[in-house]
Amino acid sequence: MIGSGDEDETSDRAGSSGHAGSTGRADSSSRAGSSGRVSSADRAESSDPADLAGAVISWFAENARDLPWRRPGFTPWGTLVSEFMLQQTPVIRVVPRLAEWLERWPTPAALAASSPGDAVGAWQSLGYPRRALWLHAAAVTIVERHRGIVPREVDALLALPGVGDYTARAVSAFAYGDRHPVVDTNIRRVIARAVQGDAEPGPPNGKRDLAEMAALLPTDRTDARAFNAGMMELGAVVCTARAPKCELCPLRASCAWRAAGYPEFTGKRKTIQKKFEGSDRQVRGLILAALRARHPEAVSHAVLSALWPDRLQFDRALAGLLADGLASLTADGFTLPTS
DNA sequence: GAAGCGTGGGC
DNA sequence: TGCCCAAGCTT
Repeated sequence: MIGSGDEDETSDRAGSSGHAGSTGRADSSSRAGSSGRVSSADRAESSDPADLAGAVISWFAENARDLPWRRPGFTPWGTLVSEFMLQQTPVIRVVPRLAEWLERWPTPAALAASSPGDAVGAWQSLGYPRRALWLHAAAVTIVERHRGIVPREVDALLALPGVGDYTARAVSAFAYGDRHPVVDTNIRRVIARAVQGDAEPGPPNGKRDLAEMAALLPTDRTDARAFNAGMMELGAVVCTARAPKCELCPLRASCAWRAAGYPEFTGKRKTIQKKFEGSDRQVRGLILAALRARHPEAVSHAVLSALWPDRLQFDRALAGLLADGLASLTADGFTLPTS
């Protein structure tokens, strides 16, 4: 069951820079036999979904990082909060904020009883502060419509603000153990490489991505949960976007990308993000940082406008924050959102 | 479907 | 240094 722990390949090259050299070995000669049980060595090179899942699950059992949401007794609410925070924010930056949040707001009802401004303030520098607003609104909905209990069903979760396809499935699968394919950026990359032989997954396609993960998902609920988590972990620490550590990968013997000699990506790249320096996003961030620093006190327009030289762009950014509900105008000046 | 949305770290 | 990337979601 330890899967592919043993080394049968010595030509791992995918380490530091580029994958140019490695011709790989395309010997599909030793694929798993046609029938019955598969030896550990055969399983390592098999393209059978069950063997891929088994290898990932075994690897995850031994290599999972010790993270808060993997502790016994972690609540569904904790899972929901962590998933919001992890949307586009690295694990290392989430961990300390998550601890603060769950100590301050151990239940949806606790957060719902606070103001959205408190939520945005406690979000600190996690980025994309509208997530704090959505999480607060989700807590209110959970109290009003779900008796303060984080919903278990994907459809109910999807109805919460800020919860999309990934988060809904992650909460149902990880907090409640239900069997759903979960697809995030890590899993899309692992599938692209190990199964499809491509260096990158290309732009997301909800239906197709879900179907691909579903085709690999073990039938057993416990296995399915471990497989979802293990695939994400594999993509996060081994099958990384840059400089993947192929020599440590439990799928190296069967990886289609490796077998093909690590071809470069030729498909459509995802759209590149515009430069942050000088952007509206930067100005919004500066304004919000000032409001956070003073919260719950108000900050005058004069003080805020001194943060950015371009008056037109400043006004646009501030108006945007007000429109988004991330700032409020009071008699004393601007604040984080009140009620 | 593309664009907009924060912030910080790695190479 | 500048660019890419990070457990996405909404419009």
